Amino acid sequence: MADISPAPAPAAPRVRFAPSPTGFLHVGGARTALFNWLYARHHGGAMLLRIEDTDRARSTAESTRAIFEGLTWLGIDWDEDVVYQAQGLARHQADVRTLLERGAAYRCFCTQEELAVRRAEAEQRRESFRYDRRCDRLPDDEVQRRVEAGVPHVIRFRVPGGVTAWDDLVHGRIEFPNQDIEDFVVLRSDGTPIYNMAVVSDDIAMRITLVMRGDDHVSNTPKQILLYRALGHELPQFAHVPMIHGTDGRKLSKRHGATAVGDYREQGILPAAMVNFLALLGWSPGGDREVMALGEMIELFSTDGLQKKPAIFDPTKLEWMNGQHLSRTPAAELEALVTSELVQQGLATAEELAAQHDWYLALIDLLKVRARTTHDLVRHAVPYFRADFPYDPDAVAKAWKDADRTAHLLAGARDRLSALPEWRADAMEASLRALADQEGVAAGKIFQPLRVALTGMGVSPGIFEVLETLGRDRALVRIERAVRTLREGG
RNA sequence: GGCCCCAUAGUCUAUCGGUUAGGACGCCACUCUUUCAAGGUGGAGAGACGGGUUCGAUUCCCGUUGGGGCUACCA
Repeated sequence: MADISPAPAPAAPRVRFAPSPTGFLHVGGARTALFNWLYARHHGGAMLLRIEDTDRARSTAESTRAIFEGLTWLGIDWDEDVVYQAQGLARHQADVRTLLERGAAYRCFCTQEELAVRRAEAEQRRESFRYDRRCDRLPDDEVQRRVEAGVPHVIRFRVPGGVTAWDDLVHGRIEFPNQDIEDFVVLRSDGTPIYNMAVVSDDIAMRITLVMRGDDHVSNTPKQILLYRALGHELPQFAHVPMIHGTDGRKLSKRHGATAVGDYREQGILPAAMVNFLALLGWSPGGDREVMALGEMIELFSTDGLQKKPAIFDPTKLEWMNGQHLSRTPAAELEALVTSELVQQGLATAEELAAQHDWYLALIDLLKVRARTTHDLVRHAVPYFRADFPYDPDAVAKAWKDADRTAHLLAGARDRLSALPEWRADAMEASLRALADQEGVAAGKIFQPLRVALTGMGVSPGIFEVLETLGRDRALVRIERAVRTLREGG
């Protein structure tokens, strides 16, 4: 058995992300892409993107677009033209021909039906099925005769004896006895290559130096290594990163709810938070680093920090992470996103927002601290844009419990506030606290009903910030309206 | 079934033979306080099990158990 020592890490590594365009960009795929990207950016190498569209039946252009969109949203870019695997067909076939010429592969005429029967029989005998190489024992002239007669056949790789092993960057040495690997098909009877063949052919052509992909590919790796060697090519390094599982510990799938990165975008998650969270599933920079910007992650990324065991996707922690990023992001950077949501909900037009730009940015800064998602933020922004904001029944029930008393207090607040020469927080606070003293109630007994009068909600930023942000006129109208409502209702 | 991988709290993780096993999410208190969030303080909560190796194992080795992945003319 030849020693398979890992190739030394090249000065300018080339990595790739190679999704098949059969759905949306999955969080697992996104994370694999992210790790590759971080690696490339950290080492000053190249990040390539290859669309594995050889399964024509399942591949769609829409899905390819979704992958581009998802990656772009996350801030993951790539360095060269996108490679479409299906376009490499001629090269894939040429590589298979090389295999055949070198005697590393042979033609197999067994039909899928025959194979299915033999597989079933083996199953019944409780034996594991492996192709028995019967076609490899066909005399040359018989093979020739069938080929000339146009008998459909596949090309199988002849797996040599020995052991195939590699030093995985995350797992260390992994070995597979070759006897456990069957003579796998490399070319279908229709002349198209099978996955492992296409991957190796492409990775060679793309001069990939590190193959970093999900753990579900470790059992493909010995086959691919065998192919590299039969083709006479140097091996890349391999790194198999753990899978992402759902809360039930199983491979993440549809029934776990949101699994596409686009789903999280729609839930008001920031790309920076998504990327941060994803990076921390299966990777740790060491120490206690958690909330990080992209640049920090690039700087800190190393395959040494890659985890071996699968991680469970915890949406609650994602939301926390998002809240952290939301709080730390300047309003100006949140603006575009928030604006699009406000416009979409009909709360404001872009022109209106632009006309009161400073006020708008201050509002975002005011609300972002309390929000976990941009949806939270927009929800809390409603009363600043609409006079007919809804009243939260729970908040009303709690804060306006005693209608007469509340009306009295709010009327007092109205009188004092309207008498103020300047609409400033410190003056308003002094004035309302004096009112509380005068009425012999805790200040909160005034603030909370006021909050509901101004926003309809039991939760808001500090009441004086709300008053300032709303402005004198709107605030006084709302207080007056509350007083009237309470008196009429009572 | 066969092959491969994995194993620190409910979850994400630190530890690279010697630690009161650290941090984060979540949870529970307390604090700040006009509400909520954020912040601060504190708390409950972990090395699956059994053997070795060693003066000493979470850490190294073996086994068991458990979990996961792969097992197509899918990718």
